[in-house]
Amino acid sequence: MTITQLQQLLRQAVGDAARELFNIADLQIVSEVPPKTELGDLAFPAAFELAKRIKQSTGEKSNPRSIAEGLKEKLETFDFVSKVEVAGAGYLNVFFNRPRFLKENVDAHPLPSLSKKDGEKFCVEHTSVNPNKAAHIGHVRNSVIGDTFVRILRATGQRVEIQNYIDNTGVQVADVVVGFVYLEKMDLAAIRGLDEKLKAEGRTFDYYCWDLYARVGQAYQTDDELKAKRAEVLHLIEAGGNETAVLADFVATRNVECILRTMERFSIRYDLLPRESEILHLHFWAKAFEQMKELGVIHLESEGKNAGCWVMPFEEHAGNDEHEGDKILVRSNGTVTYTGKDIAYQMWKLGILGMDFFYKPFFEYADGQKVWITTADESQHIDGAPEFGHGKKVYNVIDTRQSYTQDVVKKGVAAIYPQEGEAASVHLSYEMVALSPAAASDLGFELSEDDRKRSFIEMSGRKGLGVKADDLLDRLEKNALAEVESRHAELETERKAFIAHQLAVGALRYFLLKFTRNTVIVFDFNEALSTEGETGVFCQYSAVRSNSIFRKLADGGESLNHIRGLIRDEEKVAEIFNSEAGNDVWAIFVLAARLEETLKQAAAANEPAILAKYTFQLAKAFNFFYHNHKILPEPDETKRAVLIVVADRIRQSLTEALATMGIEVPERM
RNA sequence: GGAGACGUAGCUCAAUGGAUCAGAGCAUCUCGCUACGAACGAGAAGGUUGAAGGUUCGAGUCCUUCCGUUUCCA
Repeated sequence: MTITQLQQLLRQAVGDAARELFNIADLQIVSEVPPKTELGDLAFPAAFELAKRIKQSTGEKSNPRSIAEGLKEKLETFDFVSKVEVAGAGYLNVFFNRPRFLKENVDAHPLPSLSKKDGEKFCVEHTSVNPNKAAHIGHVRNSVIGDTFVRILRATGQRVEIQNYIDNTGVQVADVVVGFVYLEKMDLAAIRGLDEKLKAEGRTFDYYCWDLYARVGQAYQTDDELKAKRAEVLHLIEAGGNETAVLADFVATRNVECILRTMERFSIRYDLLPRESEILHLHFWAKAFEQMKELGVIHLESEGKNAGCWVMPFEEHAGNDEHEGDKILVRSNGTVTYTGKDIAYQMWKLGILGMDFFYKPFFEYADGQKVWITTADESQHIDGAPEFGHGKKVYNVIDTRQSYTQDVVKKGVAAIYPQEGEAASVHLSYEMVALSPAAASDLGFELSEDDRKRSFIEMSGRKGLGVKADDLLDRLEKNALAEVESRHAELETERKAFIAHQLAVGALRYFLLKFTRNTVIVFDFNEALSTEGETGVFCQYSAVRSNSIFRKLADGGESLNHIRGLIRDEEKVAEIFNSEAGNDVWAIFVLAARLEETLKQAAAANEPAILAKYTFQLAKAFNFFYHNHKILPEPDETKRAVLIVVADRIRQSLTEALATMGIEVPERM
């Protein structure tokens, strides 16, 4: 009986009791964690809600406390419940039977659903960096949120496909191509040569493009002729089948490879790279257009300023002329808008478009895992390719500035697909990572008068303003290595470097996850580089120390299984838990047992920060426990066994919680 | 001009409408390593949750109006 199962049982029981005693059937029963262990292990505020409902239906005021008293009796009969109390204004507080609960959970896996593969299939799209430059820290926020969310879904038993959308035919790629062709006067052969040269010098193609992109942006401001080239190049790239398009494809592909390598450093991987070029060349839009016309969710405007346009009516957005532009899917000149294309693509993700890409392998990770990429060429298609798309639900990790567009896409798709409706498309939005004016000038950027007064400055690829992901990770690894060096000089060089890498990833991933999604992160070097306080390194440190207890135990020839057998005496264990110090031990054990529940909460709220906060809380709780109890030297055999079993449970939950955030526990640190 | 987000300790952030004191981290000031690891812990100090109304058993959280910051659309 895990805490989640027990919770479900009790919730059911409260619901049954409400129906039986008050004839209220559709009550949503919620449970809470009481603020202190002294107030119990699980709380139900159901009596408040019942009082409200009784007042609504009968007009009579009733006392939540007396309602709670009625419910209380129904819960006391449960096996794992030692007592139930009515507290405060009408809370129903449940206390678990501590020895029984400990005994039952002593060797339970903290995430029982992790190995299940029978859940619904979801698609998560994240990263989606324009393939014209290196990734900066803002892109990493996207990827880390997305990757962590994938891990959370998987930990709760779902099947997840990870997509990284590649906009290889957009203006951003066109800009870099303009730079190569018109500023650098390079053709494809010359760019290939440059790529080889960079490799030989230990430099990377995406960094080169980063600088070139910024130069193009600057040149546009004074050179109108160059700016005119942009539209021309963009048109050629979109059309395909010409020299410029081939050159652009090389540039985009090299950048994608670089970005994949960068993300792999953060333990972030993908299943599929769907490309914009195939959405265009396979005419996804035409297929969607056909369906929409048939279903009548779109119509040809015959009069007004949108005459000749195909538009989709949105009730929620009606009544404001300025916003009508977003409802236009096909302009009067016959070209399709971005919204139109996005709707077609979203339909593919949900498996309702009625057509598919062709697929070929693109990249292979060191362990053999493959990343697939889309192709428009049927002859390149590999027959054994997995089935992509067909998500029951689709999560798009895209920053909050795209909220309006995402909303239009969601509503558009829902009109075509009323069976699942708006719930099938989730915009996992997050705020940007910005720079403080101080951080921007630290990076060597000249700031305007106005910029200096701002509370933060947006990173901009176009301006070359940003903290590059690899640079920051390099810096974190270097700092961590110095620390490892000073603490464990005896280790081999490679092992030290590996530990430093694990710590650097832990620091950065945690840093990006501890903020809730709609908080703007104003990037601060000191904060991001810190390894003290609320950091990933802090959590890793707790896990490493907990592991060292068990290393000592094994060195002494003791088996954990034998120790687990020493807690069978329920009376003795109850006595230990009921002492003042034992109460704290119990509180920590329960906290560790709440990992699964926390993940469900994080998944339901689409909020990975909930997991980060929990992990930190657990690490802190372990430190408290560790400082207050001498575990291995404890003379009383039963108490020692209880302490060891609790420590084991904490380290397992802590390790799994960190793993779900993509953070590893080093062997030493 | 229209739509959204945000405003909580000196700073950076938490807090499914719930409990007695609105919690963490950083910074500041004390204190603790011959211990299962101090990248740690204990303690002190720090708040009219931007303002004013409203809803109810109960509001940092919901509603209205202001003020401020910010993003998107035009």
